[in-house]
Amino acid sequence: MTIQTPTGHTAIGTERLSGEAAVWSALRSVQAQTDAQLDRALHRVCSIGLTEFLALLACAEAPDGEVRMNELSEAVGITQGSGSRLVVRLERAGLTERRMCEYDRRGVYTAITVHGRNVLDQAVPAYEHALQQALNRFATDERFAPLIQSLRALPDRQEV
Amino acid sequence: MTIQTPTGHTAIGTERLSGEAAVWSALRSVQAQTDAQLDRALHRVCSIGLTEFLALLACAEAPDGEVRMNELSEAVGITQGSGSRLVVRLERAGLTERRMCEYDRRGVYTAITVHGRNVLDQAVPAYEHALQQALNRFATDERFAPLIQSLRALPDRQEV
DNA sequence: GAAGATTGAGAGCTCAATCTTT
DNA sequence: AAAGATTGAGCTCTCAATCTTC
Repeated sequence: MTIQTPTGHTAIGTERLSGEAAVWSALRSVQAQTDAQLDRALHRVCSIGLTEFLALLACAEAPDGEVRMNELSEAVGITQGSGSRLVVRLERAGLTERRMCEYDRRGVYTAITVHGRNVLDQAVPAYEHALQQALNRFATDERFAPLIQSLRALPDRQEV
Repeated sequence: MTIQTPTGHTAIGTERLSGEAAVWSALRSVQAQTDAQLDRALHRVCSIGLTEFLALLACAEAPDGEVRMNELSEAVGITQGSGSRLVVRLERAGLTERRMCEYDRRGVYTAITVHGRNVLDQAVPAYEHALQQALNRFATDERFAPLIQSLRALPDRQEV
């Protein structure tokens, strides 16, 4: 993925923007920095980026470990074109393989390989750990503490 | 900026990820889609991207309407190198101008122009409106409703 | 040598065009 | 004609190297 915002970045827009827009600004900041840290952690631990991680996760959670191209792109949050190239990268790394769809010959499945599952098994704890670290860091920053608090309160209140 | 996630994208990771990580996944989805909509709205209304908007905002909120390169990059959430190129684009569009720093000749100020302020005055309401629209859309989606609710509750509880 | 800004190389993304299959 | 996947062109970003000034 190779993500933005390496610099610690303070939210802007508190003067000219409404309260909600200012919260959004803060959220963008937290989001970008955190995802950048997740990306780096994944690269460090298993040499994949955040996009690749999300793609593997989508495959692993699907029946038979396979997902169609358009579903994959949607799950990861990129366009069809980007999805196509993402799968090329994954295949080149031996993490997934292509399978043709029997009933609709336009369709292509991307299936996670055994190696892909092994990498994912390493990646998930690394991801979780890095996420906790990032959120903890923001939780001690008074500008972001309320935001983090309310995020952390969510999973207890309801399944998302 | 030219932002990701044009496709409506459902959060993944609900099986293999912890509750907090799943919330994070949902948040990433909301964040990416919303920023993409903000970016498109800004382009439509005043032909600037989200990055340019944030840069103009940072200038406008600073004393004398000027900000140093490194501050600008940090405020927008990009690296120094990207900031340098961003300012080139802004200058080319007549939205900002460079000023040398008198006391530290390494430093360069980026100052918002009159035209830049005019554009920003158009951009702010467009941004606010697009943000409300995007949040409203997510608020009616049961997967994201609790997330949006807790975001919207924030500015009332405390200044961020 | 360190700090601020710029530049070159490379990665990933978007959009639009294309090709195949339905 | 429409849908799924890929490819070409272009943009913005990162990282690392460089240049200037402190």
